[in-house]
Amino acid sequence: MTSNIPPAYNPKLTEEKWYNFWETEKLFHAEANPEKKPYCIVIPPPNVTGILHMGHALNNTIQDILIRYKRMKGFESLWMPGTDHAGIATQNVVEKELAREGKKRQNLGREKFIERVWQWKEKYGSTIITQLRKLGSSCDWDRLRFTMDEDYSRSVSEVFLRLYEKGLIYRGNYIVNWCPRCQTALSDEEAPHKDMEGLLYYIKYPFKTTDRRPQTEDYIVVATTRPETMLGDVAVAVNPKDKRYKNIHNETIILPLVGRELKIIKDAIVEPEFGTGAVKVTPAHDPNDFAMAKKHGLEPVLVMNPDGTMNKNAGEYAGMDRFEAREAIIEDLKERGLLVKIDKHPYSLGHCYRCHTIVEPYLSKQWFVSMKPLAKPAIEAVRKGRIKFYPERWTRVYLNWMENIQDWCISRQIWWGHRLPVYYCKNCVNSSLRGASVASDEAISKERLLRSQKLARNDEIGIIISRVKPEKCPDCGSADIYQDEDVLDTWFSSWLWPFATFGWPQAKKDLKYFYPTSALITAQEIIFFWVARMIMAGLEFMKTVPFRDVYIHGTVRDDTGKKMSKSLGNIIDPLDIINEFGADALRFSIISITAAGQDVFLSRQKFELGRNFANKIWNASRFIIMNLKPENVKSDLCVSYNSPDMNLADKWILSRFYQRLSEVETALESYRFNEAASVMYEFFWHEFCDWYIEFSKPSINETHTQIVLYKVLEKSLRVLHPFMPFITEEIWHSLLPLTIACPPKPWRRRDHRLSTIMSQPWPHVQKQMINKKIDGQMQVLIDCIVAVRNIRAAWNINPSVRVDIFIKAKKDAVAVLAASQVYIKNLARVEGLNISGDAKKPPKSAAAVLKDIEIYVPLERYINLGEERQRLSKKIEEICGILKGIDAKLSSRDFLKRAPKEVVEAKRQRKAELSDTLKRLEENYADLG
RNA sequence: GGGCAUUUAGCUCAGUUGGUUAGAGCGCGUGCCUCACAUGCACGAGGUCAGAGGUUCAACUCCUCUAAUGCCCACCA
Repeated sequence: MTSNIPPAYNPKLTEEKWYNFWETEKLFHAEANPEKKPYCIVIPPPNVTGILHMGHALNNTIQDILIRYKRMKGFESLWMPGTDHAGIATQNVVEKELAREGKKRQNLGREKFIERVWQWKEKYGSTIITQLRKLGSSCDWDRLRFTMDEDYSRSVSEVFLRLYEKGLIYRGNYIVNWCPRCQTALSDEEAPHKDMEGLLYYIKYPFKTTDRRPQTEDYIVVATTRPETMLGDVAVAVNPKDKRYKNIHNETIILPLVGRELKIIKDAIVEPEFGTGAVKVTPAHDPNDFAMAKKHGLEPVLVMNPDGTMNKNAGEYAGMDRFEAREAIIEDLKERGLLVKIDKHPYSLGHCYRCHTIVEPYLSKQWFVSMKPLAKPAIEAVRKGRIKFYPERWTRVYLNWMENIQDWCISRQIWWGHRLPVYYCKNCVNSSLRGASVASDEAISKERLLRSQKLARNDEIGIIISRVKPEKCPDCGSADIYQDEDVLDTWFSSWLWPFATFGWPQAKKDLKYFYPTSALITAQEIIFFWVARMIMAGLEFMKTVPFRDVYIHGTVRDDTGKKMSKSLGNIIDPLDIINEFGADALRFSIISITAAGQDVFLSRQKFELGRNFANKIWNASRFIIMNLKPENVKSDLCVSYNSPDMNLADKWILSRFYQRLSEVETALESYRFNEAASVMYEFFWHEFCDWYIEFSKPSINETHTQIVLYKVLEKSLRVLHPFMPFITEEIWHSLLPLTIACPPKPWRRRDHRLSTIMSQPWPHVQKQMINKKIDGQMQVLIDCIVAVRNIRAAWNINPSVRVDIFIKAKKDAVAVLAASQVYIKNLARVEGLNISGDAKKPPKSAAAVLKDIEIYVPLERYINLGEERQRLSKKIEEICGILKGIDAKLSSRDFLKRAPKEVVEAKRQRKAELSDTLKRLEENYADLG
């Protein structure tokens, strides 16, 4: 079976096969197991609308590496998978689908629409889950969760209830970020600001009467970036300290175009430096103005509809889109001579994170969570180090946001999502609303809510918070009860992910075992949305942190540094890459080029790195498998290690392997994945393949060589498995029949340890085999071979030509080289090899001078003495340069006095060595005449 | 307005606690289809570590400032 291994690795023949095998054998499944320690990662649940992009590829590769590593390390390793219902995003997708049929969701009605979304979810919602499998993700699919699962939804209502009872949830009229396209409120995080090139309009607001004022003007000029909102102005504000306006008291202004009379108010919030120092006050469309109006007892005037068109308060502009109205208003103001000027004004505007529409600050009645009380313990937890961020710098970002946290608007005016567990008694609501001013009433209710838990319940008459729909109103007994129309922010369910996925609030055994989870792997964009809120929720409802470590990886960009996005057309599709290069190549490449926490710049070409490495592994394995004889490789490595047959190369590669293994572990434990990957790359390719396998060839049939080839390959595969699960599994199965006298029936379920690499233990570092002396001796041999190759290359000697060489070496080196003659002959293509303590340089030969060694290669037919002189003089120069540097140090009295003794001693020794080398080089040089 | 990150070979980037000659991949040059691998092998060229100060016996590494680029945050009418 071994001889027909193809000479190039073909991922297509292995990936699906092994993934299916792992999955059907339930090798990803984890369960509470008191005999093992838990290791758990909850996946950042991708949106059901999601399709795999490179960000996911990076994120999930990292998680899979950790999960597989810990699993092999003997942990009960659970990767909890799932998807997020992604309220607005999913609703948008389905609405688009409806639009293609010429329908709107309103035509269907809420119930039918929701049904339609569920259908869509059933059909397309697991696309990304399928794609994650192609990556090799070893998620426990039996536990797949969805944020709208029944029990998950129960957790969400439970949380709402508990927070409400604690007085941390309130309803009120406030300025929120309103997306006129999605027609819903958004949280601050959902409306990221973008810098824009805007305009600042200066508009004259005439005074009603002009007689009693000292100024000559009969108007006041205000500056605004959103002229259309002036229709909702209720006052003009100036700073009380502003001298320009100190004589203005209680004057009345006529709002242009509208004719409404406005007061001038004085408020310190107004920045005298900005614009004219006079600001129009539009409480229904600006948070500052809203606050100011409340302070001065002014009623807001809303001038827009939820869809961003002007409403009936806008008079003749009613029905126009907000930006259309802006143009019209400017035209009209111009006509009336009320437009003073228009300045360019860069500013930043919130944009809907789902549809990128400019959000409108908009007064509306929404539900909020008071965040300060939740933030407090979450700040503590990070400050005290109970949660650690990697890289550490994100700690500050997190703390800064937490310390300035704002209340969270959680109600959304969409249909797809968790309905608020809020019910209203029509009877009570109607009676309580009579005659009340909405704005002030709500403002008071917040205060009261916060003051006392008991008051909170009765605060708003007619509101019932309940897990299930109440039959009757507890106050008036009426059965005329309806549920709040709104749904909750998607993140109001995702923030429960680390425990709601385990069935909280039931105290299930898995929850106890796996919570707190071990690590969270995510991207920087999501720290506020998700990470911070999970920490708050975990502390609030579980009383402990939801995870110990947070690893923040970089953002995936194209090779010019732009974010990958569909609209930019610079997407590299992971599935394309998997198709062309293989999943292992994708995984290894992306992990190799991602320095801890730095952004990743990708291009198609970069995936060749992983593909080539996979191919290298494949071919090295192919070579070994082709040559292995099962009877040779049964013995224990530790026993064989002490056999006299074990030679320098054998011991060296083992020393290197265990050294590298410990480096990989250190790197993985500190989330330095690229380092772990490159350590293995360097080891496997350059130490194992380039040197050891080449060394092994002359003695390929000897037992010691076979054992070492096999053991190092087999262990390397295990270490590489978390990074490249497919190819390592495939090779593992080719290796199996050679090593087990009686191979098990292929992949017997009970005996995973034998049948699959992913259930193998991670290799232990055998410290006793890490041997610096062996490493040093091997270095002499390697240097020697390189030196000969060097000479051959310099004189252009065809590889088919074997040369004779003479080595003059000091005693220790003679012993090492003499024992390794076969290697020198093989790897440097040497015919006659003479090693001695006093070899004489033959005439017309090239020379190499190393520490303790000189090498002479007689080259009558090739050599040109003049060029050889040049070659040597270059080396002489190089060494002189270094010596000069060392001399400068050693002649510095301060250095000798202050530097540690070891450092001084090392310099001295180095100087002695180099001087010796230099002397011998010069002799050789002189010899050339 | 605050904050963060980046600046090292032609390109893309590593470089943990300051201490021999600063590394890799790609690209480039030369020679090789050497019986595992041309997705390969061997050898090589290429860097005053953004700039200026400072700390230190010693700075790519620590501190200050400057410049360029990118990102995040903020109630900039």
